[in-house]
Amino acid sequence: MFDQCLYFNTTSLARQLEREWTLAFKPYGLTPSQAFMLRVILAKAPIAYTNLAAELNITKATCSRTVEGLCKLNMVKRVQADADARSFELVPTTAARSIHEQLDESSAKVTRKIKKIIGEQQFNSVVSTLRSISTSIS
Amino acid sequence: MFDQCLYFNTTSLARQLEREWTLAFKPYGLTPSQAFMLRVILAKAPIAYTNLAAELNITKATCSRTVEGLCKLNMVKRVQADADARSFELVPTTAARSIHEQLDESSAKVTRKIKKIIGEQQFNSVVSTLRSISTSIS
DNA sequence: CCTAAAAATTTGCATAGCTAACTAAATGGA
DNA sequence: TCCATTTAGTTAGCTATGCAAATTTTTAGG
Repeated sequence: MFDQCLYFNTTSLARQLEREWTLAFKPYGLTPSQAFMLRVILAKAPIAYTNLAAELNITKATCSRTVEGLCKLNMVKRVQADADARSFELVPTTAARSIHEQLDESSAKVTRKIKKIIGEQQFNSVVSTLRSISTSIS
Repeated sequence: MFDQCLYFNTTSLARQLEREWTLAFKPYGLTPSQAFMLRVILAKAPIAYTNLAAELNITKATCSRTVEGLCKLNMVKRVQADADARSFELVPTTAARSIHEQLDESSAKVTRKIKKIIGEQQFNSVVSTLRSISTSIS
């Protein structure tokens, strides 16, 4: 019924992709949200909540809770920032660093699979359009 | 960091679109999930849970809860199906029927706005690609 | 110095989604 | 007919996310 609806098709595909990436990160005991956040922290540590939230395009509240989860899993440590006592910096633990490449590779694997199915060109085109819609309406 | 990632860009756009459609349906006291479900019921009543879930691409569990919400809002009534004692048919109330066109129009309005921003051609192309990815990987 | 405004996080409350386990009814053989 | 299987829907428990309000710590002005 909603074949032409951007909202419907985007949210619906998002749910399916959630399933794919859930499987990809399951071996590491991480959900997609946790894994993507950890990948940012691994790449950009030390990073503050505000920047992390911006990078992931989520609210600070959601960011706060996901960080909490990663801390409990011993993947991330909160360090008081020097400059500003209101702020924390997030750094990966050794455990996190040891799976850095595997996390990136697990995600890349799913990407390759989907690229293979729909074709590299269509893949790139749709991703870039999604990004452009996102930017346009924000 | 995830500019080329299908998962990231799809889920991220999904959250933004959620905000747009939330505003669109707010005047009717409905969330996007409720409004889309109600639109299906309005168009296809009487309809059973299983078909409704399939149409919306959600699980039966989610479907069950959303229906519950619509019943509480007096938008939908559950009717015991004649043929099968396990099954219910969902029908819209008079209140729901009275806003049928407005719901469709509210959604169409957001669609027109986004089409105007990104161009009709790109809009149609991305929607059809989303659908094709969805079908391919399911 | 002290007070008010601003910034960073957290917490409370709510929705939506999923999986898995469960109840009840229908169906299909033997 | 009776039992095993399938089907319809519900319920419980978990994650993700958002908004709004509360908290803590700075920073700015008098």
